[in-house]
Amino acid sequence: MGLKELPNAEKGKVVLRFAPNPNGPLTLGHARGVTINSEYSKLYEGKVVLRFDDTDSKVKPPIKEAYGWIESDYEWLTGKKPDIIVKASERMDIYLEYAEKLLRDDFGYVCKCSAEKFKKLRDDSKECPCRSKSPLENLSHWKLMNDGTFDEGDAVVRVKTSMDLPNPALRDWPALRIQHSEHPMVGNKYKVWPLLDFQSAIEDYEQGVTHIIRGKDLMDSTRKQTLLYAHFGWDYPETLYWGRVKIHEFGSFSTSGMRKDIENKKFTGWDDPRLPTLRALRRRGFDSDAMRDFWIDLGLTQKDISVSLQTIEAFNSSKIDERCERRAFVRNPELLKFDNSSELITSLSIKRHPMGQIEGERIWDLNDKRIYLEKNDIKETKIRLKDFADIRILDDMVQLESYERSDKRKIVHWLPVSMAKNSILTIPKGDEIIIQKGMIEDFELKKGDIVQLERVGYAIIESENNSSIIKLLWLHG
RNA sequence: GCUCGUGUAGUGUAGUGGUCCAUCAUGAAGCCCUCUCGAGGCUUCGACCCGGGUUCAAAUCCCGGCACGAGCACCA
Repeated sequence: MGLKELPNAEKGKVVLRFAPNPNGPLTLGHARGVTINSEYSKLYEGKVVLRFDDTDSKVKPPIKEAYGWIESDYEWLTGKKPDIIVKASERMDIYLEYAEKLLRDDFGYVCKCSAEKFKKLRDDSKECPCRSKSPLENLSHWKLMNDGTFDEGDAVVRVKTSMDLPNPALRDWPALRIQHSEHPMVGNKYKVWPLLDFQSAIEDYEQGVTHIIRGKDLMDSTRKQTLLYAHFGWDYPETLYWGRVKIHEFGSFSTSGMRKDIENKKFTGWDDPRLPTLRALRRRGFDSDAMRDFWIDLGLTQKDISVSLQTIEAFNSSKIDERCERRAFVRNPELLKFDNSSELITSLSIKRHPMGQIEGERIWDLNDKRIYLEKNDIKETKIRLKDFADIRILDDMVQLESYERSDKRKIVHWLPVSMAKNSILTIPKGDEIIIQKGMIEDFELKKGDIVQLERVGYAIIESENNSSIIKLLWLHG
């Protein structure tokens, strides 16, 4: 299907942006913004600005390391670096200058009302007393805000729109407020910080952004910013929206919530496999192309949607299957031995990939006549050992019946003892972690490789190449 | 309360007046193939929120409901 055309887009002249708060790494929710913006940029040979909206050091404080995390998450997902990277915190002088201009132009004022008091006035469409101050007076209060004389909460700068606007959200909206908390990038240099609506508006203009694609929860932002643009005589970028996304298995994505849970040791870190962060998904073996295909397939609509992880997994399987070698993984292994009447060949060779997408074979040594089978599979007495032979089960002994397939009996995976290595499969399930012990086929197990455990599903090898116990992390079925 | 947005199969999505007894993907069920419960192939299931109106003709336009969601933060 693909993405629809962007309105008023000229090839080579499109500038888009993706603006996360660096208060954690990117999540699955951010992936939509990254994908949509980068795909459009590719389509129109445009540019993407990665902008760190780090203007709040109090409610959602930035994490110093997160800037780097986000850059690498972005690069992983799109396969390239953003064209331009800016941090709001290093552009503060520009924002403050525009704020001052706002006051000089009498298009803004320093409001000393409490938030509650202003809310009441606004709901009644009444002007607050601060609104009638002269630019000169505002400028002198502005100075007091910036030099630290005014304390946090003492004053905000508002954009003078109109108190009669039908939409209460747009009435004299707040543009800057005082924060004395230390900022991880610039310390205590600034006392006054812009709010999103102001900072974002100015920066989009400064960067020459032509198209803004954002969540529809920001529709009122567009309206507020359009008012500001009109005052400055600028043209507002084309704006498109997406609706809210939920993934069944994860619920919503709250970076602050995850941060708290990690601090409380509920999760081991940002790459805990239970988390919907990009780094957790990448660690588990999700393919970035599959992830992109998924978001492109959803497209850009304003509908609130709730999709299943299964859909992403289907995209992922189709991307990774052809490069995943097969391995046997016997859960809850039972040791059985061929009886004396069974004459066995001494070695077996099995394809690395059933369709031959991967050249070569796995060689199994069969000199030891003991094998592992899954407890569940030996409930039946006549089964076929996959790629090997039909057998009959007699208590803890097995008897070779035929190498050729002689009937329609069930085909099961198995492992000769000589090829079996202890293994632990970690399966994230909701907030839980399930540990599944088993025997893994000891054949070229390379750290970081994703294998398909036959009849089980995909998993990634997490332990070093010669570990005595192989650690596997579950990807999906 | 005010403002805004969205409503097509279980889940997503295509479709902007006839070519739609509605597309594709995913899902479920079944079959074929394959020495995996994987991959591939095939079949089936399943939807235009409701009510009016305009029109020869409406998923598509208009009006009115209803449902869901969002904004009204000195968060982003």
